[in-house]
Amino acid sequence: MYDLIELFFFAYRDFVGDADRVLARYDFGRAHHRVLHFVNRRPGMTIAELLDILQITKQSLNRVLKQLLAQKFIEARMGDKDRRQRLLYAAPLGRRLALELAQLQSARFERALQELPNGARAAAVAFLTKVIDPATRGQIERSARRVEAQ
Amino acid sequence: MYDLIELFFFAYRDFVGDADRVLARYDFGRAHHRVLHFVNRRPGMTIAELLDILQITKQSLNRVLKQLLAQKFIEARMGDKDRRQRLLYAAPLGRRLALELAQLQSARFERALQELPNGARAAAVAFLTKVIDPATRGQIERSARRVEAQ
DNA sequence: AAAATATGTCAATATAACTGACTTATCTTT
DNA sequence: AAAGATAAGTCAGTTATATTGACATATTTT
Repeated sequence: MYDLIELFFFAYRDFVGDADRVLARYDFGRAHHRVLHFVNRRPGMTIAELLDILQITKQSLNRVLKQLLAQKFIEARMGDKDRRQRLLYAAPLGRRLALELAQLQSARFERALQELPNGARAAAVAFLTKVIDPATRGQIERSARRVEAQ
Repeated sequence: MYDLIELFFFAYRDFVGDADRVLARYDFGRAHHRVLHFVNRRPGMTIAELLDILQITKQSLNRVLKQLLAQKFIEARMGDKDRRQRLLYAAPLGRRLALELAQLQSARFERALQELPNGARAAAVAFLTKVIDPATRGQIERSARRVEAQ
């Protein structure tokens, strides 16, 4: 499996490299990207849900979230059911940046899939899904379901 | 492509997580793993080749390489053609650790592929290869060729 | 009223990287 | 043989991203 191990390393490095160059313009790093991505994709996420999915500490999250809030890429609203919660939403500025980054990374996948046979996309999804720990898969599904339920 | 973007993120995180837990036993990090992996796979690598493939600075490499040399996971021999070069080889300790880490990561891929149809491995290799930048692919091929030529 | 929960914050630390400047040894070219 | 190029090593300072541990505040649940 040495080929898969190395290909995975190089593919991931190039994949995140696309975004890194754009993020540098705003003095943001990968941590900002991850937070922005999930808040944009799962509007109304709480801090706890974000910590759960990113698997980082509260302090690490706070550092980048503070900047994203101050610079109006993300906005927080008080929870309606539980007023201790802060529900996070991508602000217009954040939605624009998240879209730009997602388009860059999508373009990479599109270029790759164009040169591959028809089932390639489904095969890639199936492979990556199986590579993920069942526990992690459960987490992703829970967070995706919460968004669909809105 | 949002599904592929997220799957790629989670799959890579779980993939490197396997190794992280083992590396922690030796007080090594991912940087040590990457250096050890390539030195083990491409015996006789020079510092310059390692820098080229890892795309890090000389200073960053030196920090981890020093430790791997001092703790006898890697050994360096003077270049025969060019005595300025240091040809790097995995020492017995390093070969053992590299194997353990590769087996862990291979097991993850094997588990994934077991549950997938027959062409899944080839499809994963094809997909990951196409995701990589052509320039990066060229680099990998060059370094692989050098090893085969030995 | 007490306990639990959601969030925020302070301080100190670790790691993996970076830039820039400089040295030494060796090889190549003139 | 001298000059220049190359391979590698090192010093110093900086940055990004994370960590642990301790504690504070507001709110909800029991």
